[in-house]
Amino acid sequence: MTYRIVLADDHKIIRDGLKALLEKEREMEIVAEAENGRQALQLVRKHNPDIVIMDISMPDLNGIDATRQITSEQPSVKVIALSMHSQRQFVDGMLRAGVSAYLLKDTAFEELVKAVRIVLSGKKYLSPDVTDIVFQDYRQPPVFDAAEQTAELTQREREVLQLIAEGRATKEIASRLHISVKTVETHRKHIMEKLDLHTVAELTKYAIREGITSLE
Amino acid sequence: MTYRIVLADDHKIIRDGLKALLEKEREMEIVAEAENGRQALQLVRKHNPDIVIMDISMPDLNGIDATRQITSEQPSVKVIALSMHSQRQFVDGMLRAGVSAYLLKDTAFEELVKAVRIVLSGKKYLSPDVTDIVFQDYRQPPVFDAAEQTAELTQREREVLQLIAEGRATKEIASRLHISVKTVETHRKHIMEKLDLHTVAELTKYAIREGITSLE
DNA sequence: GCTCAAATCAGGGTTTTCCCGATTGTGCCG
DNA sequence: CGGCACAATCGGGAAAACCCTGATTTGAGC
Repeated sequence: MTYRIVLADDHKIIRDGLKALLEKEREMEIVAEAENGRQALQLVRKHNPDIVIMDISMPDLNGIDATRQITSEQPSVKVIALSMHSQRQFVDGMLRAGVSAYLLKDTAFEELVKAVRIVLSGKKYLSPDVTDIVFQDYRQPPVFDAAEQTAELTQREREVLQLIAEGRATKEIASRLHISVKTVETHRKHIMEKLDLHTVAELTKYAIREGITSLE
Repeated sequence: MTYRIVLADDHKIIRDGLKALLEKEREMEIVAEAENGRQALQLVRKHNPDIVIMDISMPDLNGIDATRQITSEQPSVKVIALSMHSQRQFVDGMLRAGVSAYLLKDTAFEELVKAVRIVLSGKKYLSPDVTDIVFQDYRQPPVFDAAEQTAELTQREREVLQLIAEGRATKEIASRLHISVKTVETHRKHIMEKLDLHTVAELTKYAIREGITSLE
């Protein structure tokens, strides 16, 4: 009895590597490889595999949207997310899309094998590194579905974040918003706590990703 | 006679995969694995390998700057760039840094093997997909603006900039580079003067645009 | 040998950030 | 209604970062 696996990642050399590793395991068989989400969808329909190993960032159709369609069409197919990103938005998106496991590319191959077996036994698996994020997520207000991911921050906090990410000094932000420097500091502190980011550099990157500021 | 290889990529599972593939080739031996550029540098000094397979986007010290130091310290060590990006800035940066080959992760593993052999015979190798970019690059005016702007910064300054843009505290940068806080401050000051930028947020955006750090 | 740039560091004053608070208003819920 | 959470505001004091003015060393280039 072998497990039939579809592999979806837009980089061929990475697929080659994973394939070489997986095929060392006797009971695992790669039945198809996809280089984007749309192709993954087609191949899953065609081969009806036990497992899909799915990258997130892929052209044409991304891993999250591909997963959503797969799990709704064929709930028996288990999807394992294999991603470079530990950001909440990705983890969150993938969990909502119905993955059975979420692994980071940082992890060792042995973890992937472990995840495959656990998932096939009907259970879920999370990379230790992403577990934190999930807990963090569910301890806080249930983050209304499609509502807003940035909604975690208050209006005022987003204003302050934008100004920070635009390179304004704290003092300048204060005078611009007609509040004291102390208040701006408090807002910044709250933002950092909520996002679990601790420097202006990280805040800036977050703001860019969220479209709160541009790369100018 | 075996070729001794150092593998540098920040994702363990990808290293695992490449290692599995490379070790199928009898004459190739992975002597060390690095998860960032700085570690790669150390391991190259220690093991003096024939080949380094180098990812570009890595934390702490990126692949371009790591390559620059390796090729200047030990010209006999051949570096093969293995990157997700076909953007000109990366190809360009790596070629200037002295790589012997540039491959995309899109390519098949066989190409990597081919590249290794070609490089060891003293020649250069480019992924077909990136060849275009190189031609494009040299057909156009020697790119005064873009190329020169990054060239304004010294090697050390770029290292410091990367760490700043990754959100490291000054103190942390100092200890990581084994220099004093004062020196880091001086570097930062020089960077800001040269680029006419005055906040960490602006430095971060600059570093992202220049590919010195990623949006992670 | 001279020069210049890169890399390193120090002293000392100024500014900002960080870590502990606290207060006020508002909306919500039992 | 009375609590309760939370947004928005602000302070004091310690720690860290920032700024300015130097200085030394090393190596490349002329």
